[in-house]
Amino acid sequence: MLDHEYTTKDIFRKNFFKDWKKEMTVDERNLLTSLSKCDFNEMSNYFKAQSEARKQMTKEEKLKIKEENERLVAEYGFCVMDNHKERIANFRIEPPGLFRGRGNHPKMGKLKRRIMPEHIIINCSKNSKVPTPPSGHKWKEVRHDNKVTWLVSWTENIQGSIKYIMLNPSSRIKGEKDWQKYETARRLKKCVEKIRNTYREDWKSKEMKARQRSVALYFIDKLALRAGNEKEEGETADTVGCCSLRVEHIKLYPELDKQEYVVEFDFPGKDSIRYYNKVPVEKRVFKNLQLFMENKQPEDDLFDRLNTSILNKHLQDLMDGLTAKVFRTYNASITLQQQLKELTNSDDNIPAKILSYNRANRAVAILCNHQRAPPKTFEKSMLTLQSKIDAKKDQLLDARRELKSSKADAKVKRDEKTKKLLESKKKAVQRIEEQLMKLEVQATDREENKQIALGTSKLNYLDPRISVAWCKKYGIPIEKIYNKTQREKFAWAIDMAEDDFEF
DNA sequence: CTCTGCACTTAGAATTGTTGAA
DNA sequence: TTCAACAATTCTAAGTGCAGAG
Repeated sequence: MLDHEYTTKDIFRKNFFKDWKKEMTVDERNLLTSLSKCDFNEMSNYFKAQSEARKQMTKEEKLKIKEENERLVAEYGFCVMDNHKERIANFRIEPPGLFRGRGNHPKMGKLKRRIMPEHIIINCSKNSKVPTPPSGHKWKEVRHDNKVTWLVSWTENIQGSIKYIMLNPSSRIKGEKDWQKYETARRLKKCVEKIRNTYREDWKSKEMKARQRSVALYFIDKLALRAGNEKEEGETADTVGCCSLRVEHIKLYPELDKQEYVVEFDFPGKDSIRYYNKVPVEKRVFKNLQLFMENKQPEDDLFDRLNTSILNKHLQDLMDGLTAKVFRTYNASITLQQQLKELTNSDDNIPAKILSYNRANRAVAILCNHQRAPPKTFEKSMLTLQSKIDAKKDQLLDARRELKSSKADAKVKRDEKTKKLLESKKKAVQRIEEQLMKLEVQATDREENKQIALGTSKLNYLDPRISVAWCKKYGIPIEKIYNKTQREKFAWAIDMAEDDFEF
């Protein structure tokens, strides 16, 4: 990990050294007193050389490794559930290493221990052949629980939480659950207006609890915020969702940039991704927020009478199966459907239609705040692209100059040869202009996508039937929208949806 | 109502594989 | 043919939400 930024962080180094010392003998512990005096370069270079050697392998060697991998997948990558052979998602055990939490994680650098068969619980049916543990070892337990979907579990040593081996998204059990998720969101569509009217009424409630609940729900609905469960302090990075927002995470502006009642959100969300947004809200919401913030310290809870459990209980009363996260699914999917309607032009060619699809997808990703760190190579690749553009511009200037002199020539000499030359110069200019435009579009597109991740919404929030129906309606091959893995995951939707599907 | 354990979905980074321009 | 850019896949952390005990 020597090259990684993690190793420069104090908490990481402290945690690592503490855990490492526990593994040392007394003599080693006496000898090794400071991490900064330890030189790991010999090990680091060894692994670098290994990875270099792997790159230098011949085609045959690479093929051999590939075949061996395929054999492993064939042997361990599948199971039989309800008489169907199903792909297992994560069948390889997590290797030991140093824990890499996201954001400001208090446990980063701790030693993540090797999992032994003695830690492993196997869950399979009574009549099945229990996998044999590696020789000389035993499983912790073999159980037969058909109320859960996992095949294997163990307790990891950083947070003490349970980890699972489960089926691939293409499996029946995951697919049906996915489908149900979107069906719940579609039921919300039918009653969302009523629910909105209800929470707007509650902004005026005499009860503080109802006011907080209704304002929080407004944010969850309007801004697609996550629910915001409580977290144990000191165990994880300090991140929040809607219900766990603190006073310090919002600022109120009665007027800002010619807009009234603006709320500025600035907080670390899931994976410590920053949520930053300035939102004009209704006056009643604004006044309520002022009320909630009265006599509070920055580190106090904004919604002190509310948590996710209270909110979800209330939602359950409004609609069967309704929870806070359903709003995210609903708003994401409905946004995609609306955007597709708005942006798709039936006269466009296929690439232009796909561009529209990606733009609709991007609108959802922005709504859900799906960001990524700008790739490490972003600046560099942007520069290369820019220099390509510059070179193309120079080329265009040259081509235009040549065209000009060609024209002048053609005026004097009126023979076939000069005429032909003129034509070819014209075409050259045109071709270069097109190439330049393409490069410039690419640059804008890349710049716009710099910090936006489209994958998460596509995989988890957008009802795939919307996309399938759109493809059918406009004659777009489904392969243009979903790659192989995605088509496997969404097989249920591809089977089910016709061109007239409405979310 | 709170606390905890559990099982599941959602998430971006890291790694690996593929492609197409030079 | 090579190599960088881009796409796909893998990895595992970090959320949500529910149940049950007290």
